[in-house]
Amino acid sequence: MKLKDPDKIHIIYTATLKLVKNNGLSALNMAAIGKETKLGMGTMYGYFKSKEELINSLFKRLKGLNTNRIYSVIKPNAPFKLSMKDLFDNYIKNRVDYFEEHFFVEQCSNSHFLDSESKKLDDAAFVGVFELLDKGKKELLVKNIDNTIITAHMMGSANELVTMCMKHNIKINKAFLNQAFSLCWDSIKR
Amino acid sequence: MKLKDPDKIHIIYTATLKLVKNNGLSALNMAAIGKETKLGMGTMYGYFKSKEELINSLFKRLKGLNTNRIYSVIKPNAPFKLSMKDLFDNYIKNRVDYFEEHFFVEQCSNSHFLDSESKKLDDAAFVGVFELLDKGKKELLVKNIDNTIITAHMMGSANELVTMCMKHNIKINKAFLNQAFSLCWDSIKR
Amino acid sequence: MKLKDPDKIHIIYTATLKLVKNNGLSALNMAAIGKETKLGMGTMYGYFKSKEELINSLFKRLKGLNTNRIYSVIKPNAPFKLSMKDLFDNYIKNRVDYFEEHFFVEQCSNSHFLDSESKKLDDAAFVGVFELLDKGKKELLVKNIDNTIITAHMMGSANELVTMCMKHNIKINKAFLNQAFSLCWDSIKR
Amino acid sequence: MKLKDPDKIHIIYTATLKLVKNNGLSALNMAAIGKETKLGMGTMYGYFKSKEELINSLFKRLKGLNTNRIYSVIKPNAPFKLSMKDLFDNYIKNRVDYFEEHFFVEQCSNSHFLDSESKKLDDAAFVGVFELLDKGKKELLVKNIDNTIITAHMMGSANELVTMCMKHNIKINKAFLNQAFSLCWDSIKR
DNA sequence: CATGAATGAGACTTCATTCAT
DNA sequence: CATGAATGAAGTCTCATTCAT
Repeated sequence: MKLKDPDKIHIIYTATLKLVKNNGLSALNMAAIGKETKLGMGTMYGYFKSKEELINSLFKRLKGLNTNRIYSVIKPNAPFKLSMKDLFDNYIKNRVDYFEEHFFVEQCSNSHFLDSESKKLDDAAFVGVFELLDKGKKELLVKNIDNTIITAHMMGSANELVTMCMKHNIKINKAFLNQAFSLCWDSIKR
Repeated sequence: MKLKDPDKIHIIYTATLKLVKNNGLSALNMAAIGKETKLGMGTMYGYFKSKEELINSLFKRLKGLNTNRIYSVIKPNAPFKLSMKDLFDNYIKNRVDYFEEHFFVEQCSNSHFLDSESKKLDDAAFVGVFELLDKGKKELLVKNIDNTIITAHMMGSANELVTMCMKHNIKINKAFLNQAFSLCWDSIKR
Repeated sequence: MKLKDPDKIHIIYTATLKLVKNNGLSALNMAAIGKETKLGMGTMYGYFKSKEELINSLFKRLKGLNTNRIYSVIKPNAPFKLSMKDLFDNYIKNRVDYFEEHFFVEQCSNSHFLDSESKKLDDAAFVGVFELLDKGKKELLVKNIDNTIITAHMMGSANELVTMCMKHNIKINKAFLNQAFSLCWDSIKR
Repeated sequence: MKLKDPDKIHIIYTATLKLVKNNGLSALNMAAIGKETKLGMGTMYGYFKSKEELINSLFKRLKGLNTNRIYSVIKPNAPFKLSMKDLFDNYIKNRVDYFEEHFFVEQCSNSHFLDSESKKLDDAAFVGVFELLDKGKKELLVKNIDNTIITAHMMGSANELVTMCMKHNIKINKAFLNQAFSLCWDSIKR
């Protein structure tokens, strides 16, 4: 009895990320995934009942993975600013190290492929930052501004900085991270 | 390309923006534009030799319009911080007032539709900010950080804030603009 | 301006009937219809939004046509038995002359293609027979048996007779029709 | 074809009948049979070398079973009309009791699945009726009409009556059987 | 042997583009 | 020149059959 190979899902995911990175989501097609994975068309449909499901499934997985990775650096009892710095650095590092994944997620966000469940997924990622910011506020370290606004400000900044680095082929080193964080810190510190 | 009726081009552009706003770029198709504009397929192909050309043409036009609109508020001899605030407010106002256009541009940015010419267009938009920032640095008002970084930081922040407002249906008023700007100003001021 | 050619619907219908006659409904495919009609795949989808719709549309059309053809021979004031004979002969003639159509209808009846609307269509065809039978009963010519039963009996007989003739390649002539009708008449007459 | 476990064949047949009853022959597929029988695909292909063979095999079996069942009621020396009535009642009872089987057979009759051998099978079923009719003719009880025609008339009537009962959810009782037979008897009696 | 995952040919359907009217 | 019907390549998906376990 041949068991459904759980690896195949991963293989399909990997091929999908690669193809989207190279050609964009709109050029993604099942035949290409089949060729890249060396799987028959039908095999893929054994794991995902449609192209749409494959995309949404991968999207959700990446969102989850990413949230976990980002918060993995937070040490419960570390001082606030240090936590913030770790989180910020890690967030940026993530955007760079998992460029393919973020590219895929971004492409999906602008597509008609996402189902309503996928669309809701963003919110979960914010919970951790909000908690941290609340702590900072309690310690009188952070301005008394709505968490949503602060978060949007910092994440927008971080995202755009990474995009810029990618575009201009700038290597992200410690100095850059420090500079980037200092901008954010100065804006939110009390 | 016979540019006999510039009106028709405008009609096509408008329909395209509307359709992309409603269904996303990936769902845009020529038949839909034909229906929306009440033009025959052939007519549209008289003005744009392909779907790709239509998209790139509109993209470039919007990029140009947007750059002009953004910088239109700068008064040559105004004090730096005031110029910065005007620019920031105007930038955000623009994102909101011309939401359809920005939505289209964003969708295009991550698509395989853009030709190399279109992809280069971003840079032009930065020149004005860079000049202003140089002035601020000369006046010792702005941190001595690379313009690209500062700009990415501020624009990223502004974009994300608008996205957030759109998502949570937050009305953008003076108080909000002041708060958003204060975040940015604190981060770049010396 | 090229107008949508109403002939094409007919051409598609004809090709469909021919193909189903030759290979059965389950072997019917859009490519074959395209080849037979010499139309592009897309053209057919301009007239029918799916294979299913094409089948249901043709099915309904044939049901309607057939009902009309069958009752076309009834002369309002003709004596009952004569009307009955005309109807019976005509019904059988129809099954033979429009064999292709009846074959298609039968194949559809046994398929998962029919929508609920199509499935309801049979009843309409019975109304005319029922009215005639009521007249026969009033004139004390027909047994006092439920119309549905009488009709099923006669139609079942007629259908099977035609099937038999088709199978054994029997030519249907006046003698045959008389014999077939006499069987039916003897069974219902009072 | 290793006929190691005749039970499995029966299981496959039963599942096939159920599936065809529920979804029609055109929707029948091997995976569904596998699921219903809880047998692996390969196992089924051990018993039937193709879907076509499975269908034909079941078809032939049912035809045989049915013929046997129908004639099982005939008592060699019973009077003609009684034999006829028994046969008729039994025929109808069969159509109802083994509805699934008859439904399957009917769906097959108009499909491209049947091989030439299967198609010939009808004739065998007629032999018994023909013999009985010959006896009736000899006894001057039956009109001197071709057996094929009489048989088609009666069977067509019976089949359609059952179909009608199924459709309108009419329960078949003695009264109904008597009425139905009287129609047929009146038509063939001399 | 039994299994059911894997296969891929072939079916349905879409849509950018062309071209007869 | 405008029109929109027609086109067919290319995409999504199904399912009878095979074959590694």
